[in-house]
Amino acid sequence: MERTGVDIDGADETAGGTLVRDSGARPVGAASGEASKAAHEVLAVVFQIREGRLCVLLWRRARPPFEGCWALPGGRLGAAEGLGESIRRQLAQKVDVRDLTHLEQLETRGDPDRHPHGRTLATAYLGLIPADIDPVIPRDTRWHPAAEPPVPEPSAPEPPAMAFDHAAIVGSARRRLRAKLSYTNVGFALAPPEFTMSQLSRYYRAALGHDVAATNLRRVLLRRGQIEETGESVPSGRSGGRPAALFRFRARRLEITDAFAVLRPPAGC
Amino acid sequence: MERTGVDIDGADETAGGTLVRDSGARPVGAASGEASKAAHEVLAVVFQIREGRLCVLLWRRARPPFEGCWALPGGRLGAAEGLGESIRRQLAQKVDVRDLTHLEQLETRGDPDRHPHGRTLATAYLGLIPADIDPVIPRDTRWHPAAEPPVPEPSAPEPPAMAFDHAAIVGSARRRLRAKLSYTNVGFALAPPEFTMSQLSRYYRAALGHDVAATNLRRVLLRRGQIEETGESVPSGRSGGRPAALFRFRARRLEITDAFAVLRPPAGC
DNA sequence: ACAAAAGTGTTTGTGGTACACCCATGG
DNA sequence: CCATGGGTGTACCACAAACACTTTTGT
Repeated sequence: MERTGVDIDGADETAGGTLVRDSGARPVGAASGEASKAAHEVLAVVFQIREGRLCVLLWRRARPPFEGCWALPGGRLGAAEGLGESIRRQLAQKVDVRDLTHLEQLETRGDPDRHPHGRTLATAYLGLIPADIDPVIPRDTRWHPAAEPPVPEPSAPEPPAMAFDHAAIVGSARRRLRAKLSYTNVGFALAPPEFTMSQLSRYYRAALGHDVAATNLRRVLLRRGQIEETGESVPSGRSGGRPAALFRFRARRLEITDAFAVLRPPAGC
Repeated sequence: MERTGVDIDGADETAGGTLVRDSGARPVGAASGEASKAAHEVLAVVFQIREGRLCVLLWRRARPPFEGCWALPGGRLGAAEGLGESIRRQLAQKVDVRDLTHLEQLETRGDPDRHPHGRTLATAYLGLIPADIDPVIPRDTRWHPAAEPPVPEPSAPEPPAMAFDHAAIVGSARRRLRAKLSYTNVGFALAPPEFTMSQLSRYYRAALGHDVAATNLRRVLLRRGQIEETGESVPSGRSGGRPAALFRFRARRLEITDAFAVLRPPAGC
């Protein structure tokens, strides 16, 4: 969490605004605001580790605004849908929803001019897919490396840039994933059901962006009770080497495994 | 994160939903959803430490729904307002906005029937106020201890319960604050500009819900560079004792001071 | 002198990285 | 028997909690 990469959320705004003082009963929406209804969309940053790299699922917009740009999957919130429900429904059009091993709310963006065609709020989710599957995706969608300059490859004719504020949202998602990898068991959502430690360390490397020693990763995750041996092992490759033991995550739901590193309650409690 | 008290966000939803497959261009909001506009409100969980307890600012609803219940301050999002901008404006009606030392987005709730009078999404913020001030608040608002059973005191005629899903939101806010106290410098937002270590440890105790030894807190925060001595000290009280040194937070903006406790990048990088 | 509160020094323990070494297999 | 990759053992280190002890004040 929060750790590096731990999200700072919308903490970048500073004071400003006037002091209005009224008192007494006030119906839920009063004040200077013209009580308005706004369009609301739900987006998802779906990550998967592919070929050793953390990738995001994006689709290419076929019409303005941002025609030809890459955008996060998602769409308008239905009239009677919950937010999580909505993003699951919408992703079913892009990815088989059964493959989503984890989904959590990320942030909501409400900048009045984030959408050129009128006020639109967007609630973004972070979704994860295990590395071993290759879901069928529509022709206009593609997996993009989520590397630092999120998508825009300069001069290349192919990917012009990302639409709306979606690049920033991908950034939040990466930070969130990175943070949670260090104090929760989210790894389960990136890895296949069974894996060797060197495979797992490659997934971690891809998601964290830096080297992860398989040997230490093993001990850390074992000590925390995140993973366990299946008892089986895979035969060594053509080039020899000791056969690798297979592991699995003990839980397949998000758990916090490294609660307070500091300021923890006194021992006798 | 974190750690206990670290937020699990909306991770409690599991798969379900059908597999729809269409491809080709699709305008931002297509699919089964009837593209609708929904009311959107912005709420704030404003915490302050008062008399050694973590308290939330609540106001009492004067009319249905939830007449007589306690609710979070906030209201409808204005037509041309950003989310953060809106909550700042709305809080200006309850608390002098200059006193808010920290504000961050918490979560967005969109359960279709969270509001009996029609679909209403709510984006909640976490706001903090330093312990040394006592802002003027309207007659219908009050500071409530944010203790475990958030507000509802059984049998007492006074506070019946909390309106809507606000009790759950207060819970999220407490977990978030608690988590961030252990890996960021949020303490600055709860403490007055200058403080002694035993005062600060009382603030931490109130926010975390468990004892915090002043002696260790001092070392931890000094090592992390969060606080520094002002050079001054306060005279001891009537009962004697060594005069306490005054400290201040070195930064008054949120910073992550305890990035990755684990899985940190290899030393040479 | 004594009590009270603040502050320091020291011990102990834990959890994590780094690194050398041992193990099992294929050629 | 050697190269290759997996697995273990161990040294080291940073950080933090616990607690005894010292310092500085008021009465």
